[in-house]
Amino acid sequence: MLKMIITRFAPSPTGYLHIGGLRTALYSYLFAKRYEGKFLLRIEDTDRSRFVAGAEEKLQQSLRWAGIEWDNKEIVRQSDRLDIYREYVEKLLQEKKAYHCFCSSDRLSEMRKYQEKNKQLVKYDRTCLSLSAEEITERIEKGEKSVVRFRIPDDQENVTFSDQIRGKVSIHTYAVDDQIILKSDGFPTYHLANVVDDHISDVTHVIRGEEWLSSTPKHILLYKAFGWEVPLFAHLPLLLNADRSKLSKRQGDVSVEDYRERGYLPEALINYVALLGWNMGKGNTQEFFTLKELEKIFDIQHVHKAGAVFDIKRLQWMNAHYIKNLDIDILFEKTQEFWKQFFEKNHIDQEKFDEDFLKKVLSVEQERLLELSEVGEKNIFFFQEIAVSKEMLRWKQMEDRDVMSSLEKAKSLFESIEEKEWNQEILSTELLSVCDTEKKGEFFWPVRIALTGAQQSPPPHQVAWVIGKEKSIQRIANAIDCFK
RNA sequence: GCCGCCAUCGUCUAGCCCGGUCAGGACGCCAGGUUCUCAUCCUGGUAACAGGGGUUCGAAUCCCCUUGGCGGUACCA
Repeated sequence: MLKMIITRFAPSPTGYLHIGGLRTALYSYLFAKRYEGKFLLRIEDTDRSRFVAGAEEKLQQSLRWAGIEWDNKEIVRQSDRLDIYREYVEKLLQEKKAYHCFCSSDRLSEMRKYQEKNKQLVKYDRTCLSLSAEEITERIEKGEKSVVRFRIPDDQENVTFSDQIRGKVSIHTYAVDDQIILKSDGFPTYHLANVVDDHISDVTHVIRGEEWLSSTPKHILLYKAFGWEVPLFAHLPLLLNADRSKLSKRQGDVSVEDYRERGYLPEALINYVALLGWNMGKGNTQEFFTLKELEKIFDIQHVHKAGAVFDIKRLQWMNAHYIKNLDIDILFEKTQEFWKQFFEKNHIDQEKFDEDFLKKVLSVEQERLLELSEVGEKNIFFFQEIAVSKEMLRWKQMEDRDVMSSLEKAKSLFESIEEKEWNQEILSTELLSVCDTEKKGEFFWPVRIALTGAQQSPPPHQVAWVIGKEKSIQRIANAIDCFK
């Protein structure tokens, strides 16, 4: 019987969930789901200087918003488990697989400077490895600060492992530094904590960003030093800015929260991010996937090796697609916070507009929205008065009297339609029936401008339908006044 | 500097492992159609195997070198 697959996502609570972090979490989650395994969430808070209060909650919210649920009820926080790490460090110390180091950061940086200048490998020179047991005890008792370093074994030439994405990766042990595993403040470093925790939680597949590839030998050597089974590794390619540098805040929004606030649907973000570096392969050209679908078909074999540029245009296209296919009631629900923002920004009393009206606006705007935050398009449905001028109302080289005639025609048409027949279909056919088919522009343009005051807007029958008979007539009348 | 990873249209990518189709799809862009405008939608077009050597009848695909990009090189993760 095969072992159950267990993956994990282990972010640091130093800010918001980065879009790259979302992808790492997503792939780990999907991989576990695909093979009916477990996906765990762990908080790596061993760096007290970078700790941000409230960041963990934001992380959890963003993950949940995206639909990524973890299977562990209790979330492991490394800061709660200092005793455990110390115990394991002690074990390594006793077996002489780790050693105390008293070197100051000044001496260390001098050493590095010298090594680099001489084109040498930059790594700890093991000065403290030769310290006698008595001296170490004495210095510690004197209260001297020290760290614990992992001693890279000298009896192996290479550390070779098979990365699930990259294949065989091999690194010489002489290039691997004696990594600090316990800091002088008593906290473990990532290297130690991550190995210990993954072992304790029986993690079978470590899926993480490519930035960890070079330190993987340290981790493997640690597993071996403890006599533990080494998990399988999969290093994901990085997400990049348009200039192919590592995706950063400098060049646009990078947090999941940013995209949520801008009105991106979680299903669109997930769909887009899933395809950034993964595809079904075998000539399959499917573009749209739900989370549930991905849970059934995701595989690690088809994860790309090269970094992927985060292209907002493609995300927008995908978001628009999902918006277009939303049921109007659900769309309305999802746009609540954006309506609120819209009304506040434009100093409009939201109470004046009921749910039915807002839904009408949405049904017209739905296929035009790229982001939900664009809701309330150009304000055309909410202004009490709209400003128009002769110039705006004129279509190409039209004469004033022709503009007037178009407007008059529309006005009397609107007046002739009964309230109960005021719907899109009737408005559309009636409007079409009163205009000269050869000169549609000369009729529709002035009418649309009169109704919207905007060069670009939804068609007049839709606008008229939304704002209603009374207001439509009033707006047309206002436009006619321009010519008096 | 040193160590490592990577390399197909502008972007996301299929094809590579098991050499042999005009190198396929999508976004973007351009053009045409639908439309009063814009957007949507439909149709078409544009555009790539980083370079150089091999191996082979034949190389995007296998091998080597070069170049370029990226990551690591912390008492950060």
